[in-house]
Amino acid sequence: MLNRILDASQSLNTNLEREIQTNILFGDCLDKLAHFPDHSFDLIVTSPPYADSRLRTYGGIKPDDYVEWFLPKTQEFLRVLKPTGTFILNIKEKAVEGERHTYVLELILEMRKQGWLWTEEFIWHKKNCYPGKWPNRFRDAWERCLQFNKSRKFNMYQEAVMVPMGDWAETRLKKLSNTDKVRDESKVGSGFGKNISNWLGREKVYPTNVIHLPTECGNKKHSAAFPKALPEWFIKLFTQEGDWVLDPFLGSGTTCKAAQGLYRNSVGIEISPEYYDLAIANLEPLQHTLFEESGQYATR
Amino acid sequence: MLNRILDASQSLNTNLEREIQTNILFGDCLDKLAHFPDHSFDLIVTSPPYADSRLRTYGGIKPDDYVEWFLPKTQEFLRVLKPTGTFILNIKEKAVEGERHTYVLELILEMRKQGWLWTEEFIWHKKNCYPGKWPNRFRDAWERCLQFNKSRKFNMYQEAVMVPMGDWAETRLKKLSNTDKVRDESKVGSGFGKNISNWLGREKVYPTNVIHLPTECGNKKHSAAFPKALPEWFIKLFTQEGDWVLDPFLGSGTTCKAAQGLYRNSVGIEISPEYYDLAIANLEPLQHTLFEESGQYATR
DNA sequence: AGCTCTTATGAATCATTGA
DNA sequence: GTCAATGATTCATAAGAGC
Repeated sequence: MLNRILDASQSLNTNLEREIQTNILFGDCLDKLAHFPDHSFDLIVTSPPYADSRLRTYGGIKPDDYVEWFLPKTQEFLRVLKPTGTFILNIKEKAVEGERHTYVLELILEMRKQGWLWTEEFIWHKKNCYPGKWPNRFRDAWERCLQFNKSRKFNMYQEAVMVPMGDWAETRLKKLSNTDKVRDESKVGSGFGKNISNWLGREKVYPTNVIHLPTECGNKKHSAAFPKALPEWFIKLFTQEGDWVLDPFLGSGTTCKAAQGLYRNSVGIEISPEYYDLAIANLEPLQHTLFEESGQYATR
Repeated sequence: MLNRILDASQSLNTNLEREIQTNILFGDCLDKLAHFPDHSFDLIVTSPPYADSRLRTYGGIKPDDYVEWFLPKTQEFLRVLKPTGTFILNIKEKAVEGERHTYVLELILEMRKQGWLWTEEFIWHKKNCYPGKWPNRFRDAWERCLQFNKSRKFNMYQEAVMVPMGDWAETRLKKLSNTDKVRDESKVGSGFGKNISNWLGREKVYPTNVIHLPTECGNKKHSAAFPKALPEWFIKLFTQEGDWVLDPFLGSGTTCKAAQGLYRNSVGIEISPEYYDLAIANLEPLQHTLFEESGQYATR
């Protein structure tokens, strides 16, 4: 069992009441994951070092070598992920010599050869991307969140990430339009009427595959690769309380902190001593966010 | 010269005062472009039929055959584009058997082998995307606008698409965040402080690579693949008045109408008789939009 | 004119049925 | 079997009507 494996590792913040574990491991994710059995995790969500980024900590993988460097790891992720699980990969290609590099495209194609299904590509729209000006391009305000699965039947809890309805609701739901009625009447007894009645009580709608979140720009010394709300969104969407979440490139600990706050067990692996220490520090003290308190997501 | 080639074709709305031409050609773009010399166009902006779409008019290219179908055309686009020109390709992959298809990724890789530079990927955020609910995915609210170039030195007129300062200005610039102050002070004399002071007097800022536009869904009988504001944005960004714009998959004529309104010469090619007639009809009567009147773009 | 309210519909996707 | 056609689901926008 996972508990036995994790006994010897640094295990933080065990919440006895709910029996939630948050485990931070120090080392290379390939080495550490070797000790985990198949089908250990419900969700893998991570933001790996982009090519040529985090030079000091990761040695700066060259863009041309990125796919070759990453593929053994995705192979191992495939093994430890449950058949109903999901892998969310937050990544963006660098601009190299005036061009977008193609390593992300190649990675997707190669991962499909490993057996991954490329289910979806979410766009993280960074509402407050960093200012700057270049003669040949605008500021980069988005990143990819690639969704991979092992099977077409995976767990998804859409209700957990619903967003408030727009002004739209106030105007339209007061009185149904003829179109909606006609669309309904054309199919006798179809479910549309029922759904309308569902809408009347609703205040929230399902989101799209564009996620609007600001980047975190606080005073923290070490900024996270992504804001906590991003892993939170995917953790809510693809796991339930008590499920297991993995971040093999933990960085400053954002994913584990998000998982902990949502009462999910988590394992985070970090190869850099500095980031490892930071992740440990960030998880102290124990802080739980009630599920009901969790942040609302902007619709635009 | 282009004028000679276009003499025999249907040429609409010649604005004698400014000598702007808007030419709609009927046929396959590969055939029609063969009559154009190298380096004819400053901008190619188009939304080709997506795989399996527009079944009646285009015969429905199968996703697996899409790249093979498209590559001869991009080869010809490369020839007729000026060295300083830009090719904007609006495209999105379909979901096929629960997965995103990979034809767009493969297309980018193959086009680079033809000699194209993949300069940038803009995201068109469709604010009013198609409704629907499925167990395994959310509504698709974005499309790719891929930017390709022949050279790293291409024409770009960033000032033409500046957007009004949004909430961003109000929240961030009124009171500089501690981060900015710290950052500024940490680099004595670096450019950041100067830039801030520049912004304080400004009313407009450069946009990002995320474009927020609703799809057109009025009461019109024939809708365009993309809203007119989308080609307008790229025409302003990559051409000047009097330049030449090409849309090899014109559809209902949106690109030519946008070019005409902005006093750019344009050539549109359409293979479907119905869409060809529609494009001709849509360009009558002549309607010019003053440059100053041109639409403002949402910042979110 | 400006406002509210009504109405149509959009490069969608999945499950099911029919050829 | 494979493949094509149909049905079910659902949100944000703009045009148009009415005041």
